[in-house]
Amino acid sequence: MKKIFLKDIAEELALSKTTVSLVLNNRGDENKISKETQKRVWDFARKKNYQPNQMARGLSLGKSETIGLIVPNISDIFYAQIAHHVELKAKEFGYNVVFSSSNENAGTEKELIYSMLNRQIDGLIIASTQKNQEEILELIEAKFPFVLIDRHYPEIKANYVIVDNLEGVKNMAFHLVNNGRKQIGFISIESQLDAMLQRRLGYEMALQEAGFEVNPAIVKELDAFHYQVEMKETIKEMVSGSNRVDAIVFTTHYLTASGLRELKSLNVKVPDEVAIISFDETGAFDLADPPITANQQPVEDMGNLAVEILVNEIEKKDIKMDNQRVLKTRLLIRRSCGV
Amino acid sequence: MKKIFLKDIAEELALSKTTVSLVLNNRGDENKISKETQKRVWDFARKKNYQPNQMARGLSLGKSETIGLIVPNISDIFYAQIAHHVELKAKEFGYNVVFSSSNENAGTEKELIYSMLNRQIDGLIIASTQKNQEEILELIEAKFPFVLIDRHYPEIKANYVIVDNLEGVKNMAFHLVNNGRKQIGFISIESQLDAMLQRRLGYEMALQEAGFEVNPAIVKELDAFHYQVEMKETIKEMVSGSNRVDAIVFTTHYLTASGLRELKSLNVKVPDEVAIISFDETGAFDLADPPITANQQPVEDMGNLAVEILVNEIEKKDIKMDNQRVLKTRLLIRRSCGV
DNA sequence: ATGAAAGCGCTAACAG
DNA sequence: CTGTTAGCGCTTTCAT
Repeated sequence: MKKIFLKDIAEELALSKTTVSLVLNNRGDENKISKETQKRVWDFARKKNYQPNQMARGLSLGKSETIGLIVPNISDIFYAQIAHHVELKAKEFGYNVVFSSSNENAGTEKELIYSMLNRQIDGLIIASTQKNQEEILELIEAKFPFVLIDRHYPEIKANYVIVDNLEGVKNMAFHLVNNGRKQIGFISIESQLDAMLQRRLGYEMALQEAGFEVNPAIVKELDAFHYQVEMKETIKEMVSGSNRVDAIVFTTHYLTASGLRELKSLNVKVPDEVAIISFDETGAFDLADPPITANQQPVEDMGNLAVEILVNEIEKKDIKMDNQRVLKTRLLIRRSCGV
Repeated sequence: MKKIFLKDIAEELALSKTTVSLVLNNRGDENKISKETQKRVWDFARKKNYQPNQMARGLSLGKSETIGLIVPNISDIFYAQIAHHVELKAKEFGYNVVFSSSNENAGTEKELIYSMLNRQIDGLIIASTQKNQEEILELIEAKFPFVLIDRHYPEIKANYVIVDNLEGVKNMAFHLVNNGRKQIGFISIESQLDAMLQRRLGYEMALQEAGFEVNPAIVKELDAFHYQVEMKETIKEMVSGSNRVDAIVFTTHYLTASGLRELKSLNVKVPDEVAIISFDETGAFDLADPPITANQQPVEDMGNLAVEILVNEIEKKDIKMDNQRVLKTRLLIRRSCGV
């Protein structure tokens, strides 16, 4: 692994760096460099296992063939899958990907955006905290290619790939209604994310369309960091007293898991006493007791689409920010809402 | 987001690039640059939101304050968690992380290693396919800082952070024995990974120590890509016929999930008829029916330690490849092995 | 206390 | 067909 440079191979072959560079970038023919020379260059480069220094290359070219991915938390299986598919698709197009987690922190996300730009990435995919309007607007103004994924800024006209949260939750709620549930609770996370607003809206619309009233006493939004403790109380309230519930809509997989844990610890029978339904799922929801009916997000499509849109934006330089895709979710009916 | 460069700020302030550079790298005092000048530089830089071009910086410095992480598959919750903790710890030390998935493919991994080196990363953390001996040896020879995680090369003296697979599986098997199981099956993945060899060894040793014979008919290693179909047959065999089993050790979380699915579809009672136990776990194993007893890996410690070792190696340049840590796993006893 | 100039490794006009 | 030369933006040695 003796490091070898362009210069070395030029000297060794008694050629100029230009010639070598041209050949190695597959511009030999177009620059009429003799087949002979090309072959010598390639052979030598391969023999010595020449690897161009990407920083030098990037600096010179002003680009890096790399796209950046910013997610709230890579250890959340949802984002991990997004990352996986983004990576695979990006590789198809010849791009590397650099990822980072914002940990749902706006400041971190902002830093990350800048830090990625300074690394000369060619484009950005962001599952945003939705609290960096200003930076997003700057990206647009600078005509920097990016696409929002999973979360978008409703007020901003930008590329995005999201999911139909409203319809998704409506379907979930209807499913409960159709199974004869009357007192449908709602447990979400306290958040200004549009996705979460939509989910709540979907719940409310579905109830109204079904002719039910929305009872604020059984609509809860838990603190993102203390949801586990709050869940304990919330579930306790919901399964006893005057506002007793016969079904609960959970808006994230971890809320569902946490909620089910509490229900079990209170010995509440699911689905007999309380049906539960989850937006999004995690690994073993089909093995849970009972198997959990969940609204599945099309992670693979989301990742693929985001990359396609981004690469398109990067490569044909006329950037028009209007590739806005809203994908459908899919209800996986298992047994947690009754049979 | 008007891009601003070092030169710009030097010109604007009527200083040289040197001075500005020095100040911005906190070397002002040491180079006796007047407080006054330092303040002007900082103020201006901040006002204009100056961000150094990391490629230029990296090229010049020969390093990038970035560490690379190569995992088999980022969408596996285990590696996603490792990535998460690596990222957090790296940030503490002021390093960024660039990750990529090898998809368990040796060729891809090899490319990734080179590609990362060309990006001037300062160090590498690898959960290796364990099929790139040569490259690993090259890294050592080149004195390039790296640490293996989760999987190591037993023949190579290098830094690593792994888990005591042998003891882990022994404990699992003993747990089964202690619960009165007599016919303990073993389902693993066909693999040359030392981790997998150790897990098998642990199983065999435990049985022997417990005075049982190892019955090859109930020791199965499934193909990594077709394990789901093979699982179907395997489980069917194991719960019927003359080699009927009363317990199964699974060596990965996805095997456990898959196995449990099959057991359920055959209406086998777990744990009454067959106990199951899992090496490693995934999200909702505690919610499964029955809750699955699993041997948990210390992902957080693994990630943290790997970064600590790596950064230490990077920063004090005398590289000695012998930071070898073997962490203990922890058995989470739930109900899939009986009460 | 500050500046000039060279150099990191690569690409790309422009010349021949 | 190939070479010369001038950058890309930053760091750093050596002067002053």
